[in-house]
Amino acid sequence: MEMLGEKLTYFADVVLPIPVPQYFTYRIPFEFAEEVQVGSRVIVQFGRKKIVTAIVVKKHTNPPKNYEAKYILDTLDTMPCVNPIQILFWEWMADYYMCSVGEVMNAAVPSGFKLTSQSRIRLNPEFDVDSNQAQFTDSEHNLFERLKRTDSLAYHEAAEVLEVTNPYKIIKYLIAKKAILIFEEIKEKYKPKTVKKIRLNRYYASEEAKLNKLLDELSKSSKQEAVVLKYLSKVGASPSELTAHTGLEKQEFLKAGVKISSSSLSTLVKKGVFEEHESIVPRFDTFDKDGTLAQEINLSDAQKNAQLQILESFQSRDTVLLHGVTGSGKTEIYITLIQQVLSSGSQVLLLLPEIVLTTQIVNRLKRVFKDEMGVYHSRFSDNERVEVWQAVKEGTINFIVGVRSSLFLPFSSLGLIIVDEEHDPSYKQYDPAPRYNARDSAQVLAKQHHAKVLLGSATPSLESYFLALKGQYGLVNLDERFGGASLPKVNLVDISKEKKQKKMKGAFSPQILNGINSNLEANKQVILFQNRRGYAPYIMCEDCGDIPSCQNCAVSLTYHMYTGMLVCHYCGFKVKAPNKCNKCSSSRLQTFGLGTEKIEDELQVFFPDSNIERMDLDTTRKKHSYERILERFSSGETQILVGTQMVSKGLDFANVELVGVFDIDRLIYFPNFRSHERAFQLISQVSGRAGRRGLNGEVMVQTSSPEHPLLKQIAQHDYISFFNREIRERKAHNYPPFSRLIRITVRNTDRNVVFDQAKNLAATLRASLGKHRVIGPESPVIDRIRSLYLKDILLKLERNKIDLVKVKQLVKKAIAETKDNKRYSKIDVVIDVDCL
DNA sequence: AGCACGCCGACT
DNA sequence: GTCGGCGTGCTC
Repeated sequence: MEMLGEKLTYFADVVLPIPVPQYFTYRIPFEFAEEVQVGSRVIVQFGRKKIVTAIVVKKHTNPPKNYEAKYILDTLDTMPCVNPIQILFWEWMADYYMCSVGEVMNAAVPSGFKLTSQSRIRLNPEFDVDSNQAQFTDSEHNLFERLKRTDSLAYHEAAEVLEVTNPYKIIKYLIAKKAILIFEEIKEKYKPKTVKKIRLNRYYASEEAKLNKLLDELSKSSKQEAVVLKYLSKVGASPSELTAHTGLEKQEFLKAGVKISSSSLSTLVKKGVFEEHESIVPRFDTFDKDGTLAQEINLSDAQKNAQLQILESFQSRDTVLLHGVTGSGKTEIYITLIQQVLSSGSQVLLLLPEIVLTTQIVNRLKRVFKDEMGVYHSRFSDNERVEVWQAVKEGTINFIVGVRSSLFLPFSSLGLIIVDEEHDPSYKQYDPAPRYNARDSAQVLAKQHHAKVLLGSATPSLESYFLALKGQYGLVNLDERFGGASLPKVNLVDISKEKKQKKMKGAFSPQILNGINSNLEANKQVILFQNRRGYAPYIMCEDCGDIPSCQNCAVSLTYHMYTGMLVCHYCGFKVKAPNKCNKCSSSRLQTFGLGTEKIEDELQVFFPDSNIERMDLDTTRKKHSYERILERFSSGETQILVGTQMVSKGLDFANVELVGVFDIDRLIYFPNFRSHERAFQLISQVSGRAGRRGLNGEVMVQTSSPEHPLLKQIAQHDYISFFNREIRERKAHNYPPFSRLIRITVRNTDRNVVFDQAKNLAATLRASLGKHRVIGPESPVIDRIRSLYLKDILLKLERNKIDLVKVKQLVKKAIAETKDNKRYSKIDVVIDVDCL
């Protein structure tokens, strides 16, 4: 509706990186009227002085009615950084998971794209120190002196210096006295990675005569001559090659082949024979072109069949569940599907749980897809993420393998999303918001792209299998292991019996020791699984019964033998392990319970000649330690691998025939309605590591309750019976998939506030939703974490009867009302939709 | 989330 | 009185 010759004023509704549930409207300056579009990043002033990056979600010409919009200060993109589908996806996510779009943006966009300013203070250079300093108070003086030594301080740093919670007043006084200044520091953003390169000066490169003359001159200095000769041999000596060449990486040039000194090179640079320059290089690995050739993918008949069924199901369904036993070769099916979708010109996303992403599967895929494939990982630096993002946006990479957050990459035309290990709990983000489930969100994203979703698992979640049986998802079974391998034999070892007969040796039953022994003798490898890191989950004084516990959380401290520390696994609190009881000074301290360190430790005693390695969070902290452990296991250098969940997924070693499982009872009896499902999934997964290429896989499960029906089903690899029994339980107690759960957690440092407010909130919710839909408040298993007391209220909402939108409104209203109750104001309420 | 402001109690 | 703690409201 633009009038002829009239300039319209445009406004932009923007998302800001803050948890407020609204957009903010800014005025677009005329000079940016074209440039600023939906999806552009813009710089705006927010509040009195904060400078933040915002993303435009709407461009319009309606001036806001109740306030004067501020101007957008600057733009960061000539092309939008985020596409309209992404914005729709963000809005859906914020709405569904009950958080702000700003919080979704924070999770979605690599922080390299965002700049936010922070107020900092520094000395005022104009301040006359001598005449005025006498008038300072002590605190002012402290801060002032500190600023003489440090360039500048953020508010929170000033607070630390002053040992106060709120430094604002002191800062204000110093400003009034003109002693210091406030300025806004904008945090660094993305910087491309560069390498130093060298290149022969054009003067010499262009003509052979000049080059010869140069060599002649240099023959006096053999070292310098050698440098030039080496360069020529690397690049090719003809003038045309030389001038066209962009040069060589300095470091590589120096290191490779004939030895030359860097000082001779720098002399030549000074003389102007060589030029140095910087060149931008990508951070993500480019595929080594000389590396292993791609293997042909040859599908077995069962795989081909499954693949056809998947394609057929996609005709009528958006989502298909591929239920394939461990080792059935789901990856090959994925590969052929991915190739088909890519060749049709669409993009593909393969989601994997974090742990699996570091294993062989990525290398396998890399060999097939080479530079077509990008990896998106939480171990990546922010700069690396920015580069993957840009590659997706520009269409140079159309296939991404990544963790849950890769859902947020700027796809423009997804054709297929594969969620492997669909049941894996790590697809759900716990903290902070958005508390989204990537498997479920993938289906929404796929719908927005008109793409298909393939869920893959050997042990599907109850939800997915239920929907597949109902016909809402397609269902394809693959129940044959690849290459004719059979599923491992699962033996239950009754340790309560062994304990009574005093036959246990530490954590080990005689059966498992024999098993390990005979495998080692046959040159086979062993994987032992214990889902708990550290040496022992607690220590106790044998005289007074005291158990050291965390000062911030309601848990005992875990003893770590290798570091000699007691560690809290919830907040990270650490103390040196005492040798005397803190309460009664007795030296009779005992460790209790079982962790991976203890298994490793005891095992070394039983098998002193074997190499044993442990793989858990503690041994894989460093960037490549994970790969190294797996390399040593793969090469046979290590014979026994002890580990947590990390050993349960994605590992594919031909020589492993025995897997041992400890402490499964703890998993089964964990007080959560999903504990059986979890136990079944975890044990099936880890069992799947045994006998992947042969017929002799064996799993030994140590348990005190060998009669438990769940263990029987695990032993028989009987997913269907497990499913049928479990689904009856869920139905009887109205748990998912028959209901939806929303968990509301009330947090505060004051125990009574939490108790009262949680009770109030629950009462309000009961009044509007009905008694039977509101459970609690109940204390969670660990009812204090990081010095915050916790109470949970659980909403159980019948799947088909309840209008979710309405419920969410009621929840928001109830929370607002509770917070309005001025008696206690500052409670923190966390909402987790579809909590696990 | 910050930041700014204003109210309140404790102490020179 | 003044200083610092602490709660509250607002940001286009």
